[in-house]
Amino acid sequence: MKHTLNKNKQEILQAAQKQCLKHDLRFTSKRSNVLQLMLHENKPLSAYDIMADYKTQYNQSISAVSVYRMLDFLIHAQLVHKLASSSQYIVCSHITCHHAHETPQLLICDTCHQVEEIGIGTLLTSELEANIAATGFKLQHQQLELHGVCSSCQKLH
Amino acid sequence: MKHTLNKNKQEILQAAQKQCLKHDLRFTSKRSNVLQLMLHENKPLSAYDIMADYKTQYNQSISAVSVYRMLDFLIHAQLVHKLASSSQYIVCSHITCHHAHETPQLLICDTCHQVEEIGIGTLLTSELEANIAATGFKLQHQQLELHGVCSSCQKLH
DNA sequence: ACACAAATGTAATGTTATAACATTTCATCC
DNA sequence: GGATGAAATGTTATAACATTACATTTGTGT
Repeated sequence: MKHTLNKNKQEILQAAQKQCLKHDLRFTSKRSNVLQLMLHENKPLSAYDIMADYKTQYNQSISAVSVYRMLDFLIHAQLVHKLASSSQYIVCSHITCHHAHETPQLLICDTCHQVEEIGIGTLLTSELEANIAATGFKLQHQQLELHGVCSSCQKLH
Repeated sequence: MKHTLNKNKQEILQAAQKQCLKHDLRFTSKRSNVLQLMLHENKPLSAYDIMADYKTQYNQSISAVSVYRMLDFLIHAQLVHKLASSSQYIVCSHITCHHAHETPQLLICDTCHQVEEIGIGTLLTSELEANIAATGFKLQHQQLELHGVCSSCQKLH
């Protein structure tokens, strides 16, 4: 399934707010600031990167603990993904998509460090699940992180 | 493809030694000790766990740096996998298998923390690759870490 | 025995993440 | 509009994971 491209920030922020209301959570200004900052950077950031950026962009200090808490919040709200393989965080590319979210599949370029998020096909997902179910294992959360070189970087040799 | 169960330690150590010779690397006693320790524990361990275990089991101190270097070595020799999602390390289940290694797929039980390593089918692998190739991305290294609950833990509710 | 590369040791420090407890913010109810 | 209680954030300290830089030792080939 093809995903529509990200719409503008405004729309993403509104979607985020809606997501939060639905779960009785507060979309505070700091949380919003963190999300905006991450949208603006549009690349994986560490928690400490975010802390530094926040200071620069909003001229206001924020502690590491707070950043981690906000990231936890945004992850639970399905607005942000954690890249376990690099301990970094990135905004979900599909916030404004209306269909059910598929298994996120993150293609991480080891050259330019950009991340492309694609949705694995449902056929493939069910095959993968069947493969796993055969062992009696019950899947909880699935996110595939795949490392390689993106098409842009391949062109530059 | 079904994998044979792990054979005894002796055989694994021999296979490991052979792997190293092939690449002109030394399978030193410390590296061997670390591998044996990991085999013995048979569960994911952090680098610092290994450091502590080493001290206990061999009555000899070893530094964190050394542990990380040995882990790097064992990973490159394809004897050990790193679990990025938990910053832990575990011996590859397929060391003594003779066929080419498939994409390692690690089923991590979030209850008992045991890891089951299965090989993703080649059909599935090629589908996944096709899916990815469509985006122009070139895969480098693939390892799937999937979290859930293993069959034993499901039985205990 | 020498030379050289590989392996390991040592010390310091960088990076990622959480614990424990205090304070502030904000919606709700009276 | 003030009380109140939960959610959010602040503060301080520290735990856990990982690397850098440089010194020393070990083992192999000549």
